[in-house]
Amino acid sequence: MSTLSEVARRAGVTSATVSNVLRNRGRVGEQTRQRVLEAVEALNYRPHLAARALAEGRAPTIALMVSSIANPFYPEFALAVEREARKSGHFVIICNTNEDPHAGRAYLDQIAGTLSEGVLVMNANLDFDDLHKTQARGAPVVLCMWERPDDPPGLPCIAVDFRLAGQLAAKHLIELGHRRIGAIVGSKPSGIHASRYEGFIDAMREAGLKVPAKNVRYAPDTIQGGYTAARDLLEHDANMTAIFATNDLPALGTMHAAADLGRNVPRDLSVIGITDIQLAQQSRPPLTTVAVPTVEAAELAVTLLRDLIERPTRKHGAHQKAPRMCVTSEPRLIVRGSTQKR
Amino acid sequence: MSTLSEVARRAGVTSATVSNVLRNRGRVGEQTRQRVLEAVEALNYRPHLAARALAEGRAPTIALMVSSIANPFYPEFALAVEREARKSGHFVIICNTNEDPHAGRAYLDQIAGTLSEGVLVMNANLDFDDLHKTQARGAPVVLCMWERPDDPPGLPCIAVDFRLAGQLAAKHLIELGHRRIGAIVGSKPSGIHASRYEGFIDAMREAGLKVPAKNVRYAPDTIQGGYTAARDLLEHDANMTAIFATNDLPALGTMHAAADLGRNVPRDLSVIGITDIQLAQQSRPPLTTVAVPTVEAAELAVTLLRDLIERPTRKHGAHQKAPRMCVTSEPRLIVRGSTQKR
DNA sequence: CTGAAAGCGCTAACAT
DNA sequence: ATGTTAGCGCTTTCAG
Repeated sequence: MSTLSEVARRAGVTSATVSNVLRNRGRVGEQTRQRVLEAVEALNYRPHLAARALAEGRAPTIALMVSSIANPFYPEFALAVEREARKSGHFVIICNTNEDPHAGRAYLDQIAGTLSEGVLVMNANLDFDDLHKTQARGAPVVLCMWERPDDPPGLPCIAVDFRLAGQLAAKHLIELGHRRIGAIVGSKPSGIHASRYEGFIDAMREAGLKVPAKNVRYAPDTIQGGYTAARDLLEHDANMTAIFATNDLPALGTMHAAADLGRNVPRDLSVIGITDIQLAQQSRPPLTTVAVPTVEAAELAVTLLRDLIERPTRKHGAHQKAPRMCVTSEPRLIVRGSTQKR
Repeated sequence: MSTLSEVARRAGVTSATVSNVLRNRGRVGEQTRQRVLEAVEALNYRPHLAARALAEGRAPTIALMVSSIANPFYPEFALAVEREARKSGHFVIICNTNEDPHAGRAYLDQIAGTLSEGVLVMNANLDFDDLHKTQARGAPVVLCMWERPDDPPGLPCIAVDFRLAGQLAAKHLIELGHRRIGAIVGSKPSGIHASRYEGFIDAMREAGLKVPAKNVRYAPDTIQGGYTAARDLLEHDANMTAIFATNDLPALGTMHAAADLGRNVPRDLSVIGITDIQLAQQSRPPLTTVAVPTVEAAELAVTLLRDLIERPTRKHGAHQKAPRMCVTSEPRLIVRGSTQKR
């Protein structure tokens, strides 16, 4: 690793000048400029980002906290985050909390504000206290997918109207003529998917339909979780004609369960999910789902974070404004092959 | 962000002492120690990792270059990398090259050796020249999944015997009684999957079987790619009873194609892949595949990289040893539901 | 056991 | 147009 001053010496100038040509700051004579560039080339010099970060008082990275990158939804999101982050020269550090608040805290303590300028939080099951502390230390935090635009979390966030997503899904099923509809909720009862379920209930009630508790299952947010829940549901009520899942993964599991039970989707059973992950297009039949603006959310999240980094909110001001919230465009129904008229 | 010296001042000591207690270096009196800890707590102090990195001349991160984190295989790998990296206090920066050597170079130029101590390369389609330059600059590079243990790439690497994987897959099909077997190769003809295909050919030849060119397709390494290729294959040879794909994703696509063509898997068509990604267990029927030791490869890769970081090879020594190569344990066949006797 | 001081590689005024 | 000079926050000898 050669350094700035080595380059400077070789070019017969001072390091300030080298810095200037490298960053196109200040005026530099064309010839010196050339000599510097040659020296850079000759020495295979690259600026030391950590040193630069220290000198500038900023960092070229942001952290993305997720519960586990192995959940197929997150990579899609992470990819979008990275794309957007690159625009401002930020690298992204992926932090897998594995749903463990302790691991999450460890990450925040180490990274936030030192290695990374800010942190994006995506369903990582973090302690809000830790998040506030992180903010207080000067590292902006933004929640990437807040599920309730009508109920701000007290932290900057990107909100997606997931209640609406639930409504849309239920309405679709109802319009198709389904009445006995089961629900699989991919979280604990008042967990992250609660508002999706509420939306579902809303639409059902509006149509004069009840959802008895025995038609609802809470399950892990995975294909396997959906599979188990769906089997359970289907075995308890052979007349159920449709199943709504709060996420695509359990919906996919539901299709498998149906297949194993000899029920054809969509003929015997309609299935709908939420999100529209890539896999949703690739199942047989392709999954009908309510698409959520993932990429948009990612871009907004990075943009908001950047903004917070640029214009730090005064931490101890008397008139602390409410944390900013951006709402994405609305979720929309994508009809594919897993639902049909009954 | 409070700093070391602020903490020092508050504790009535000097920053060297604070540094010592924080890192358990040097001897520190118990009482001073306590006072320092209190000050740290009171100020909500966290060490500035970039500053520390600069002072120590090392960095707390490693970079993982992948073509796109959205390919479902990579997140599994990335997760394992991260777990292992954490053990030595390294964070991982994900670099999506998007198969673009130019993007890859840009990443290497910026990150390697400054923000991150070393780089892990996973099928990122990088220029070997760039990789060598990176190394020369002092940032160790390791290739994470080299496909041919018998043909070292001239860079440190983790090798997986993918030729064997191809053989295992073919043998399984042959033992099941299949003779007319199609192949879908998930790369360009002499691309990354070549050795898997060679292994397949080997086993076929050994069994006295030919693979006419018309029974082979080169396709993108995706579900969709496999789907298209399989349809093509099946429509050209209605008597084909099995298809071997060099990767799970195209194998999954093959199953979809079969379904759409009214061919039952495994009754009418056996399908086998390579890798054993999580999705392989979750298809209907579950996919028979040759499992590759992903997690092991990830761990070895990080370990090797760490080693290279610790003990830098002299770059210009006369007796430059051949770059180190670690070979993982062997791939092994996992029989599930997508293959059967014919 | 603790303090003083130098320096990691770079940037950013301020001089010249 | 280029050089000088201070740091950024931390670690690390080396003294005391």
